[in-house]
Amino acid sequence: MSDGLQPQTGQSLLFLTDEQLRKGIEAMFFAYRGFTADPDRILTDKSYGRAHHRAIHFIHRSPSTTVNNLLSILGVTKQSLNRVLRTLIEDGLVASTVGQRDKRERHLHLTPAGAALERELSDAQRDRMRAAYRAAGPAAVAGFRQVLEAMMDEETRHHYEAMKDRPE
Amino acid sequence: MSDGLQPQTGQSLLFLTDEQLRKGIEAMFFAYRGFTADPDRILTDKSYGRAHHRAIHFIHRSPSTTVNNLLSILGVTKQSLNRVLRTLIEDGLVASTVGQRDKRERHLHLTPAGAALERELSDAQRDRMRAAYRAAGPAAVAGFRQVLEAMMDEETRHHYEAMKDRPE
DNA sequence: TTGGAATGTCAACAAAGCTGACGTATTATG
DNA sequence: CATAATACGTCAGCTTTGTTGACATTCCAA
Repeated sequence: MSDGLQPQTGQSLLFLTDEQLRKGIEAMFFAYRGFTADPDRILTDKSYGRAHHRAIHFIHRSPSTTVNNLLSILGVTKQSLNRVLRTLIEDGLVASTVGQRDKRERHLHLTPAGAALERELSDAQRDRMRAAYRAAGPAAVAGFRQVLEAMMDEETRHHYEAMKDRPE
Repeated sequence: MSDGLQPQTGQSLLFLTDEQLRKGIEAMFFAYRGFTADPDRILTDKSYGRAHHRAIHFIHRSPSTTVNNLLSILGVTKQSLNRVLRTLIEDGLVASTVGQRDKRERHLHLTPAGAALERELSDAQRDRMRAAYRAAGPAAVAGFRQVLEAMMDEETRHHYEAMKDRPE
């Protein structure tokens, strides 16, 4: 790890010590538990899992997305996604329609029931996020996002960026 | 989600919009993938999983910890941890010694081989973290940590704080 | 001495990931 | 038009990591 001159040259680089990095790693681990705790509770009651949440979330975010596209966003195999998707379709939370231009594709949408669950889940997750944001303040939130973005894989970041500025 | 007056009244509260919160949620999801990617690769080669990594990490951090203590840090059942611990002990990465004051307890340590794997894993994870920290800068890192800490459950935060200021 | 705490183990199960193989439309390409 | 490639679904089987529940052992403490 050669350390050339930094833009912050002259500033303290103590935030790059192994000790500081370890704290960040542990913070990430512990915080992620909190991050998923509230949706997890809701899902358990309905005998769904985190995988269902992820599918619902991204179908909501990218309505009419194809199976293949969802696959690459989630980073799982089609067999794995298919199992989740099948139950969501059977339970009437997701609708799958044959593509018009390309009839091989299936376009995915949330049904009203699916949208209702999506709202319940994201409300719960946002509540905790909002409390954390409010406690930390806007400057901290900007830093939070910056570090997270820098932590992503290249390919992942493209997915993130693509979704970033699409309005709700 | 009604938002009453905030302590920061007068300041911009745009960072608390649902849109901003959603971006934070997605950033968290995508970043966590990157966060675990490098150790995961190393572990797959050795046919271990993320659970083994977590056990090794916290045994390293809290040498001589008991099984019960590790249980509450990791937030899993003893049966689940036991399976992981058993393979690590069989493979000679972790040593379990009967407690002196309380002989019911088992105290856990890393063997030299376990410490070597721990180093390999945390080096990989720190490399990515360091790159992210460096790209974002010290102010962003401070904010990052603040938001993560505010996101934790109460009980989880205690574990985090307890480990926070113990030197390497 | 008796009750409870800490640990370990057996069995059974579920969620969610994986690989590999195969079938079936549909589209693209030679 | 024939063939190749793509998108999707599904079957089978396996792995990791979590869960409950039941039960035994050991040992501390009241």
